[in-house]
Amino acid sequence: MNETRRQKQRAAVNEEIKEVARRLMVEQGTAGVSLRAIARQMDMSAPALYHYFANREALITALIVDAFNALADHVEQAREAAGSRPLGERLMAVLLAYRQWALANPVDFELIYGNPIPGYDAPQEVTAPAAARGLAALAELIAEVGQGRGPAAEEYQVIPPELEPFFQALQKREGYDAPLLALYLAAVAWSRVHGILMLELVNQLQPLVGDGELFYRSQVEAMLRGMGLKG
Amino acid sequence: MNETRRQKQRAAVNEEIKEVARRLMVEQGTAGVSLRAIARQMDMSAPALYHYFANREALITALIVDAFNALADHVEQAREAAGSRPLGERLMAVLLAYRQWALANPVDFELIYGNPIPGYDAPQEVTAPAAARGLAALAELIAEVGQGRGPAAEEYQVIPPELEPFFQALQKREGYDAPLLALYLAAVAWSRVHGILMLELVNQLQPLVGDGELFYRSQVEAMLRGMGLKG
DNA sequence: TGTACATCAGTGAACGCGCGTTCACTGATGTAC
DNA sequence: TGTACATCAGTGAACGCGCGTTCACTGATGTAC
Repeated sequence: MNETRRQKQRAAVNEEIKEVARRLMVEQGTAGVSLRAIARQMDMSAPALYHYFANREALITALIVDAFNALADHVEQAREAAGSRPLGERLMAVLLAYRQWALANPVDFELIYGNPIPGYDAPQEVTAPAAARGLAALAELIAEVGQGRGPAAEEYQVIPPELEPFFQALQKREGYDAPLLALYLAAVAWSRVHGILMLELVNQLQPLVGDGELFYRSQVEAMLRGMGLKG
Repeated sequence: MNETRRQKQRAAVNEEIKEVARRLMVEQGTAGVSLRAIARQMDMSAPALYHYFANREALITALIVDAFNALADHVEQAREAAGSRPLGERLMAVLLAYRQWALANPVDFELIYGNPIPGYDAPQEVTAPAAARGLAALAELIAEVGQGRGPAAEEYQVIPPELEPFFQALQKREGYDAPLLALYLAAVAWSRVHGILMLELVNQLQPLVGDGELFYRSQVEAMLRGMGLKG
């Protein structure tokens, strides 16, 4: 009983540290994660943090894993909320959710998809599984793509032959049961929305196309229509 | 005469400072630009740097402007080297040059298109013109797109109506004489290659598609074919 | 239920470090007559 | 051509700051009998 109370307290403080770190990252940038600054914000001494994280690296790793998971959660939730609507709509919902999360949490997005933090090396064993989850919702949706597609533009009808071996390897490695073409289209879709998003996040897109959301939406729609998934 | 010697010396040191800064960024990340570290590398005292740059901000701004210009130079050079080959090939050359420069200079690329540096605010008046140059080569090529296109996929035949006002504004503001559709296609192409590139640079693409270059190439080819520019 | 003991969150002082920037200065380079 | 003067690149000392991490410690919380 009492033990539980201490554990709860511990978990709460652990969470608070990460929250404060995220808040500070918004102001200082991802490279600015500082144990002393966090402690100051929390009215604690800096050494106390070492009871929660082995060192600064460990904290950053935790933040990265959290970010990957939060993004994946958000995307999966959007997919579930789209329920049994037509595939095209569900894909749309998922891709919009990706953007929405990125804009709502730009610093976490930077943390996982932006510049590496100087002096920090992400331990792949810890990070990679969480990163893979980010693709899960998309990949699973895409498993349905094989069935019931409308007419697709030539660009999306076949996987480029030179890429086939890689997607075959991916399929085998991850145990996906989606058809190869579906995996390929997922990768294409992801890289495209990501490009728009990154440019928007660093304010390089707006001078060009004015409204980031409108451009994003129109690109996704055009792409899904091209892929024969929009009916 | 002698005056020239001093000026030359000055310009050389100025250049060296930036070179050392770039070299250090490779090791420390873009956020790690440090005047003291640069001075140390150069066997100078740190205060001496203040004869060349007003402060750290000014140095970073110079690095950013240089990076934009170097990228633009590289892309323009590729375009000129492609001479009078068919439009599709010239576009291919330009888009490949974009990737090539980014991979050869990942830190400079991060500097202009990655996370903002904490505590640094880019002065848009200085930065924007250089940034715009980056698009120049593409935009100019695209001015030719109107003529002699092959059959294009539906996705690329018209500019989405909701985006038209923005591209009209862009056309007017920048004084481009390319047709609206061409400007739109340029923006589309840019955002797409940028997405692939960013994922590749943070090593998130490779686990998915194995070979970044192959994927990039195949995507650009498919896109140009779709746009009816590949003949 | 009370008591002795173990656990462990949190503390303040200290270590050695790096940072941007200022200041008053020296001494070489360049200019004007 | 030589001399007096102005310019200005570069110096070392110092300012006040923040950082991650260690250490020996205190005192509250939880455990075992």
